[in-house]
Amino acid sequence: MSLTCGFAWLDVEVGMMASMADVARRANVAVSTVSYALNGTRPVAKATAERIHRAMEELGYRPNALARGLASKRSRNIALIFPMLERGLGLTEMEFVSAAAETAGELGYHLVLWSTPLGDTDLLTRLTRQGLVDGVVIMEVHLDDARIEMLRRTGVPFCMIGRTGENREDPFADIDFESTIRDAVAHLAGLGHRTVGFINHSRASFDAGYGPSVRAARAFEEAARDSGLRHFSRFCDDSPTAGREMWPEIVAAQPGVTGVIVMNERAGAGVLAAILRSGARVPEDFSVLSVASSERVAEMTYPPLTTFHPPAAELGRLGVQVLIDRLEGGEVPLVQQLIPCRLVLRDSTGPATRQPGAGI
Amino acid sequence: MSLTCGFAWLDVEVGMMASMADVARRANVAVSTVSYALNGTRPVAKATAERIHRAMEELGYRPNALARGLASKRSRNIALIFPMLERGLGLTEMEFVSAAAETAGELGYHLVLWSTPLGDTDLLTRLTRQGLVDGVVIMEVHLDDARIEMLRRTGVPFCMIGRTGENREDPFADIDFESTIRDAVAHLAGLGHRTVGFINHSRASFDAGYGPSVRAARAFEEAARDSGLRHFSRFCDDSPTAGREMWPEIVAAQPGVTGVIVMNERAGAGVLAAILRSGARVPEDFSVLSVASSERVAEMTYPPLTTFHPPAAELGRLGVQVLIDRLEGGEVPLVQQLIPCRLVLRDSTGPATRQPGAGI
DNA sequence: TTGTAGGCGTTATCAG
DNA sequence: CTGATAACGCCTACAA
Repeated sequence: MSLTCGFAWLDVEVGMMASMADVARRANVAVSTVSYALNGTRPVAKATAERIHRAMEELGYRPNALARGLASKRSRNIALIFPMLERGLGLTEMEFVSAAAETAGELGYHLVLWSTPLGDTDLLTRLTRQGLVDGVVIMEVHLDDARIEMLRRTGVPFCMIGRTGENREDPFADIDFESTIRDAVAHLAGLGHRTVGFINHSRASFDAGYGPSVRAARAFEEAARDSGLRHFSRFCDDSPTAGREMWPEIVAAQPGVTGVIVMNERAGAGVLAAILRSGARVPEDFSVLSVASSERVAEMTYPPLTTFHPPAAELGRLGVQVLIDRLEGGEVPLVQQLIPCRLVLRDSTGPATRQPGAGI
Repeated sequence: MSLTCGFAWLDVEVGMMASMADVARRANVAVSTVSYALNGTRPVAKATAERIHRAMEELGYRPNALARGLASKRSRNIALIFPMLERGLGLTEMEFVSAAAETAGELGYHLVLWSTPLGDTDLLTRLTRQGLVDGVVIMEVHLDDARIEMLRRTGVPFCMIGRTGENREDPFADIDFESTIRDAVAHLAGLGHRTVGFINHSRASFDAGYGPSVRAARAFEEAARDSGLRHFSRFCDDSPTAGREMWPEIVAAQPGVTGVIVMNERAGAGVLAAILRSGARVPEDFSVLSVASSERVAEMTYPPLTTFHPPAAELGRLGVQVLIDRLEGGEVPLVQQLIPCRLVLRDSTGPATRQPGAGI
């Protein structure tokens, strides 16, 4: 008795994993019965179940994930396609990843990170064919994305964060850029701004068909026109320097400007710096409205940025949930969810007071 | 012929995974031979190998990761213990995670993210006992960390990012806070500052034995004393607000202060804001030196922060490499590497010019 | 140089 | 309600 106990204890401490066979032996039942008791796949007598569970306890038993996956053809792993960008990922993405990992855990799944270059379909194919994961959540989707095409063809279950140009039947969760940008324009218009600008990500990202760049650009043109505002748009590299260098050009070309919407966190900081350095004030002379930039960054600038902040955590959670629903439920409704960014008022926007054309 | 070809094509496209048996059949060899050819575990005739590889190509064969792991008892998965903090993770951590994921991929491993609350040893135990991963890289290590204790006991291979209080035999990669802080103090001293302060993370983090908080605090006291500087230290919550609120108290209590070292990204932004709002200038009146805060944030403040920036990517890469070395190499030397933060000069530090005690 | 066969720890299909 | 016993896809002695 005490000997057995000793062994069990040893097993637990040393991590010499106990198998189902061990549990079965100790509970005096067949392995299959242990399996059934574990998964509730088949009714098991109360007394038997009790014995089995006690044996598991005593042995510190945990089912082997690999064996389980091999036998059931369901690994309970999902992958997060984690784009390998030169420019690196931001805080928004970090929030997203955290939420995804947490959600996966809660639902009994493991999240594996596949760091892959954006265009590398081959690598992705090789990875998915290893049978390690049951499906994937894919980030940074482009309007015309070869990776999505490949996932569709090969029948790998997936959920997009973002979306392609034409989405027929594929599940996704994305920011509602249309409504967000409309709200942003309305915010400035409501403050009396008559000439507003839009500072986008780089031209390269737009040309590559990066969803946010393209959708926001279109949405801005439309919303500004509908509001009867004078307006202009600019592409800008994702760096403070680029933003700083662009500002003088903007004021020169658009003398009437009093407000800008910036969907480029890093460039936004540069714009802010350029304005202050020029001797102008924010928001008295110029309003700067940040879109889809992280809380943490927005509150660190001077002045703190009024911002439409992205639902990163919601997207992460949703993406994983939707994917797992598809993996488990046989026929689940198609989820294609758009979530708008939420306005957080800080100190970088205010009534338009600067006289158009007045010197700065 | 064309029929077979057709099937192969179909298999590849539809993802109906081909197994080793399929390859063996097509190449007219035994499964074991395929295995040997694949892993180079045993010499295989050139012609045979060729046939096998061709068959693999044609079938789009990829070895099944689960089966391989089950049979070999090596999953080629490693986990990243990804702390679930209320306050969330920052850009530095994001860089770290990216590098870890990338490195794992390069070395033929998968990185799985285990989002676990800091104290939850039980959860961690359950996870490691599933046999899904061969080892773990563990972040946010505390001086007295129950998780490490548990990993040691259960014999799970691991590598720490950070380190516990007394490290005998455990591999780690960590920031060299001692030398970094010494350099930081020297930087300010060299600029002529005679009274300097240190703004740490929260008292809670210090009391919890969070390595960076504790080591940096000690290092600062020592370095400042050795340099013959007047000095003081403060704990501060990780938020701009906390930093902003703390500043007036500091100036009141330490009238001679001309420079502060801030190891708290978010509080640092608040301090900067408070100084500017008070009408003082940075760096003319006060120098603000940021330690271990991310590039991306430092360049976005106004003025851009001079900073000792953390080797996040190196740590991520190193942590994974060291772990995998241990998993593969039988007897590898113990790696316990400290990497200092690197000084990046920006605009927030300069010569001490303010007259001590002069009004601001 | 190659083939045969047992085993890795589950699940799931048979019977009882 | 429960027990045997094939798979699952691969690795690795042991034989030939």
